[in-house]
Amino acid sequence: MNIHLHSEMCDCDVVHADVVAHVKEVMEDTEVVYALSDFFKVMSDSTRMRIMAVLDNDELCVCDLAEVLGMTKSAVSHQLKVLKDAQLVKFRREGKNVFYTLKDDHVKTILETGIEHIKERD
Amino acid sequence: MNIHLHSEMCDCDVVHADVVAHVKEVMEDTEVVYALSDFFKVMSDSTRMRIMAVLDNDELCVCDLAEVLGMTKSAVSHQLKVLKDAQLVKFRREGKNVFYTLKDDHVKTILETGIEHIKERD
DNA sequence: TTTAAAGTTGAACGGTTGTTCAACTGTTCG
DNA sequence: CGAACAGTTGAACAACCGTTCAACTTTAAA
Repeated sequence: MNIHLHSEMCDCDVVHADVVAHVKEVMEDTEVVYALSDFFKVMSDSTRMRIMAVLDNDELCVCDLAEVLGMTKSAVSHQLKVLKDAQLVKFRREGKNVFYTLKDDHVKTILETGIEHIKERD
Repeated sequence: MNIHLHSEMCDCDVVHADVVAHVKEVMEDTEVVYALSDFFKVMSDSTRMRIMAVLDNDELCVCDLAEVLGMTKSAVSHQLKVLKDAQLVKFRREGKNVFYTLKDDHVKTILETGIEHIKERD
């Protein structure tokens, strides 16, 4: 995740003090902004995004995911853990298999809205 | 950006051939999924997200952005270029200053929807 | 034209991160 | 039990990427 530290250093004079003051007043809470970039970071990897795209339609076990994505089970499992920790997927064990799906409709909506956005832009 | 290549290697038998076949049929076009992860990648950095959060309310020059974020102009300028290339911000020159704003209402909506999502989850 | 400030850019350093590999756990079946 | 398969995990390597630094361009004012 992002390292949420930054120095106070700045190499310029304040050109528009009034605007700066206004921004500091009305700007979104810093913690929310950091949480948002962390949230996007989880979906910024193509492997994780492909996993989510697959799970948007079906419930799959790790082995099937590895087959569909052309990757090793290990690589897929590592990324499933990241998605799990971010609460983007859930799973259930059935015998030797562990089946994964998207966490809920909210996640489904975010994914599908993103897909729509990409398709609509030039 | 993501390297959109992957080997066809897979270290498992196909456990559920019917599911795998169905996924390959109905799954979102691969290029769209890759474009989506690239899109999220731009917003996955906390500095770029903070810049966007600032520009959500006001129009700022690079110098003011550096002041608000506590960073050097150089660092801010580098990230503004990434945002510009991704068509998330636009700019206008006025004398010695270059003022930046969010590109359009679509970008504004995506940002604000994300903020809403973060605030609503536990 | 010279000076100063705003902004951009390229190279390089250092931290981050995804994949690989090997070892491990857990479950089923003989 | 023990073999086989599904899945997880930690370490390590390599690639990626954000910041720094220095040099540069551009614009305005003297």
